[in-house]
Amino acid sequence: MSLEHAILVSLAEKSASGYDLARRFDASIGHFWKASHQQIYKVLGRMEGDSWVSSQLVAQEGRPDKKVYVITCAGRDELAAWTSKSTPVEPLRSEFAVKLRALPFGDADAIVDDVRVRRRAHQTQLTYYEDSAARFYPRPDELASDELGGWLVLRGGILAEQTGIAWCEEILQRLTASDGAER
Amino acid sequence: MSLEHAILVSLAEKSASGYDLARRFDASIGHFWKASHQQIYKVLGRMEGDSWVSSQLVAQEGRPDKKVYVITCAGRDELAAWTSKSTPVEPLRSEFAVKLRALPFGDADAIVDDVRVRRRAHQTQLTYYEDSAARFYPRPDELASDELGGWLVLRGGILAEQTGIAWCEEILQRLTASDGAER
DNA sequence: TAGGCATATGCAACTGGTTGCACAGCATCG
DNA sequence: CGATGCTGTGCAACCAGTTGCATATGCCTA
Repeated sequence: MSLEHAILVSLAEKSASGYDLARRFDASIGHFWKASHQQIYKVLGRMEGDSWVSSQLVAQEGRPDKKVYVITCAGRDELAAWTSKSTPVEPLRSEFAVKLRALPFGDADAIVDDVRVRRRAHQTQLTYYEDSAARFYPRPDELASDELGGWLVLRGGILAEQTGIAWCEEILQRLTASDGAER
Repeated sequence: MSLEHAILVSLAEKSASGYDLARRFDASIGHFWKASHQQIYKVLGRMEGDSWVSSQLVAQEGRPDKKVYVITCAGRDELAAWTSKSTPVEPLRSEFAVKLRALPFGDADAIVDDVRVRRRAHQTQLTYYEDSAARFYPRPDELASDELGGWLVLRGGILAEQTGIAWCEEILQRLTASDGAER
């Protein structure tokens, strides 16, 4: 399992409350590992039990108190140990691929529409990644060592979205060519 | 959820027992949607309750009896209805990406090894897909309509593996360049 | 001042999927 | 004759993650 480790990475970068983490998981880290706030609070509790993190209640002005979590030495050890173990290649799991196989038994027009929606979604995400790359890593050939990971992840996202677009276009070409150059 | 629909697709192509389905999910369909035999039996039971499939006990010679499942009209209706609904783009979830972000806090050498293993795995899978493509779709420009889905899925797999390899190589270039052209 | 919104934390019930185990028929090999 | 291995079906316990709800502070606006 890996949410623990994703949280450890995030806390190693910067201490945070559960709420803060939930927002990070809506953005940067969340692009490749989603987590709801409920899940995060639950796991944080378990991690504190394992002494991977410790928490401290912090009073704030104008808003509710928050519990700030800090990674412990044990947490850093765990994180280092985890990186030194190999990660199995996660098999791809695509509902969309199942749908393509269902072509002869379903509604081809609806599937084509779906592919178009999908292509747009990939395009939007790609643009977002490219903007992020330009903003946060303007000089990718001169990266600091603590920037390298983030950059490489972003590159992976960009490659994946480009591939997604290419696949959609190949599908559209196949599925609309027979109707004679549809809109 | 989609295992139901993956099973419906598989049964629409050809009736089968739970055991047969489990083997299909180790191969063709399984390349993009994994399922264990326990899971399949469980879901088949539920699907029979929903009348999406019906079963018939078939005696065999030299081996145990088997329960052959056949898709029903209701099952075909459900499948068609499912294809006409849009599928949300599934967010990518990559433990490997988390690990890349963990670079400053972990064992860079181990991560590099992991990337190499990963590249090999992608290469192996790519070769497998390309062989499948050459064997089952020798003339991709003249596909029958019931072959199109399988072909497009295979193309998606090929594109995904190529991207995986490209990403690994970019990572290796970054992570080993600083050591001065490592082995 | 009531309602909506952002901040902030959390529980309970459920679902999809994994892991581990059980059991049974029949074949083949040592 | 026993061990191993493939075929074949299934249950029980567990785990990760989702959905829905509860609760509380304090801001801003209608």
